[in-house]
Amino acid sequence: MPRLGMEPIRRAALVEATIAEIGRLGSLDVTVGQIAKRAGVSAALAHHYFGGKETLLLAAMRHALSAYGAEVRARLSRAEGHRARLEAIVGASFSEMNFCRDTIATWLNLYVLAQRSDEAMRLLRIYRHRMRSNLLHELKPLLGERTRAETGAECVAAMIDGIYLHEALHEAPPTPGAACAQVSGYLDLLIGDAA
Amino acid sequence: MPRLGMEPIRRAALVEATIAEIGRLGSLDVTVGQIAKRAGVSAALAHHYFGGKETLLLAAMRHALSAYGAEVRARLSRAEGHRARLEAIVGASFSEMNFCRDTIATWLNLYVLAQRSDEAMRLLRIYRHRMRSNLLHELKPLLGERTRAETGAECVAAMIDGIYLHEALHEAPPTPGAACAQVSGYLDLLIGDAA
DNA sequence: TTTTGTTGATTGACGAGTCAATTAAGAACA
DNA sequence: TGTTCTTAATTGACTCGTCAATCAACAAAA
Repeated sequence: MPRLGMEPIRRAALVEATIAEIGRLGSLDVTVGQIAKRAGVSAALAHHYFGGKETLLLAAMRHALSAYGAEVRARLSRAEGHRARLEAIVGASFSEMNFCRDTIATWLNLYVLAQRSDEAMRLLRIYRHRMRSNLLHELKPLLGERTRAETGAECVAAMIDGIYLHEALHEAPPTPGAACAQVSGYLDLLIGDAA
Repeated sequence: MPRLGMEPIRRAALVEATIAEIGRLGSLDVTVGQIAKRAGVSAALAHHYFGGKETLLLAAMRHALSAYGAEVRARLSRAEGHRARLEAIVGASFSEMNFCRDTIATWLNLYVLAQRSDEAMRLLRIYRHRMRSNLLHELKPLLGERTRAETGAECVAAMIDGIYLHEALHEAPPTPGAACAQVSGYLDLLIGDAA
């Protein structure tokens, strides 16, 4: 039943199926067969479009990263004032979407993959750079001093990652609200201190 | 060449070989064969002593956790004063040992494994509990207020994990000194604020 | 000779990637 | 309108390799 123009549809389906399978197993030990089955196509088709498993995995990670990026942008566009924009970034990082099983698994495995895949490391670097740059942009006016803002951005970014890790790997369900509050408290210290 | 009393020696060798292999590959896709070869025994022996791959992997993680715990205790025993003891905990977390390839890989894969293995999650919980408890013990006298100290411990722990992640997954070699300094800066804010 | 340590050989299962073949959508054309 | 050609879409079957786990057997102490 070859309808034309299926390529983008299949690619998207396969990428989503990949993320779902990573979430189901919690690791990258997913088989192309399982992914393809979930996407409703044959394993051969996955190879046809992506060339190999590695490419497919990376495409899935890129997709997750880009979804997160979109969330950040959406929230930023709705926020007024430096402090509110900082909270927007934090809020996006602890959004419901980010705490769903699939997303958590994707992130954790991106870390693991970054150890051996240059492309995964590149993705991670891009994510971090954007995060740092977003934070810095709002912190600079609030903190005045340049180096202070840079260190601050670095530390806020680290705290976000750390808290995310903590909330994501917990028997109890994650509490995005508490996570935001903790970062907020740190921001208070950071900013209040400069005033 | 069966000498007696080999069991503990073999177990240790296998555990160390497991960590080394995890470090080499960066993931848990290590084969029992590779591990056994590195330990200088047959794959069958690994099964003989550990029963299966999963158990061996978990033993390796437990070993890494316990090495870290020993480092913390060693540094704590040499530190005088609350602040110095806090720095000791931080220093142990960013020790050279913790930034070697093998250790990084073991940690990252513990996170991944914790998603699906109750035992891995248990290990993680133990590590976190000890960290939080250690931090709290020193922060309480410095911060006075109880809830303040608890939140503080939580946040310092998160920042340590976040910075570790950042330093560990970086093209450039890690800079433990900078990592310590960042946490130290946060401690200054936290403590200075209470005075 | 019983226990402890040890292995080679084997098995059974599974998975990535390849390939030749099939289907049908649309284009060109008479 | 019907015919033929081209090409995207798609798959089943196959190859080749790998790996965890098992087992039967052997070596050396005690």
